[in-house]
Amino acid sequence: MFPHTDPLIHTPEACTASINAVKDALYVLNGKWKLPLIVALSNGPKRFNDIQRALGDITPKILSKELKELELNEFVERKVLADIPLTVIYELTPYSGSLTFVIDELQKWGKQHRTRIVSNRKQLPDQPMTDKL
Amino acid sequence: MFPHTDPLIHTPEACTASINAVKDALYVLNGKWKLPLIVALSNGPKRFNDIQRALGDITPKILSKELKELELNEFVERKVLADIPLTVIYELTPYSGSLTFVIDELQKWGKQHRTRIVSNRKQLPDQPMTDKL
DNA sequence: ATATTTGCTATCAAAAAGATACTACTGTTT
DNA sequence: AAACAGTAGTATCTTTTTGATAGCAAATAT
Repeated sequence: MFPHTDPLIHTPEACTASINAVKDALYVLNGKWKLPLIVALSNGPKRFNDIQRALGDITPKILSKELKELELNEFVERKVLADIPLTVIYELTPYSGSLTFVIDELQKWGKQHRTRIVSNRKQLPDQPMTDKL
Repeated sequence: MFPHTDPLIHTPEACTASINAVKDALYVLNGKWKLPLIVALSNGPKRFNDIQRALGDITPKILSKELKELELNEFVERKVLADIPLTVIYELTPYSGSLTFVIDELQKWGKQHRTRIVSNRKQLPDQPMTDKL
């Protein structure tokens, strides 16, 4: 119809498409832990207990569940090393690299947001804001 | 090579800092709804029921709760218009604009992810993947 | 007069997350 | 030998969050 329609126009359909794309992303990245977990693995594979320590306050039950979900969605691979004592490592897959920009932006945003909150003193966060206020 | 490894130094402290920045971001953006909700308001203020329709499957109780949280965090402003019949509109604040890149990346990622899933046929999503499979 | 729209709230049920304890195995220390 | 530490988780129970359903009070539409 209108070959030159401005791409900046927000049709209701385009809006719905955007909402759905964001929902699709959140569907696999849902929860408090998946993205921090991927960050935790981003400089090399780690073992179960090391991941738990890196994340600071995740319980083994939740960590186990989250790792399984990340495996199903092909962000993480579980590898059992036949070393004695047996060790299991969790390693990022190449596909997890597709999240680089998402994670970068989220990290940048989190950093500036903390700065803003702290300078405004409207709330008093200590370490990560995930800690009690 | 691991997808997120880069030539920069990854000290354990830097890694923890990254994890915490991401956690800080997720602390305020948690849940299924906050980012889709911001997207829904991104081309202009909307009324309660319009937002509910735009999001497709959120219940009024949850929508109400999410809007209050977004208000507290200064992403959204609630405005009561003294029109008869009384209307309430929800409008994005300037600060919500700081999320543009985060949302853009998430949206791009969601789009490519859906394409990947559909072409792999490992799962069979219909509309948003938030719908039953 | 009845139905619909508006902006919600109340109640209850289901699902997710979290706290705590525990298993089973290897190795090390006492 | 007995106790303790580290490995990778699982089992059970409680709390929190989410969701489904119904309803309210005011106004407009049919």
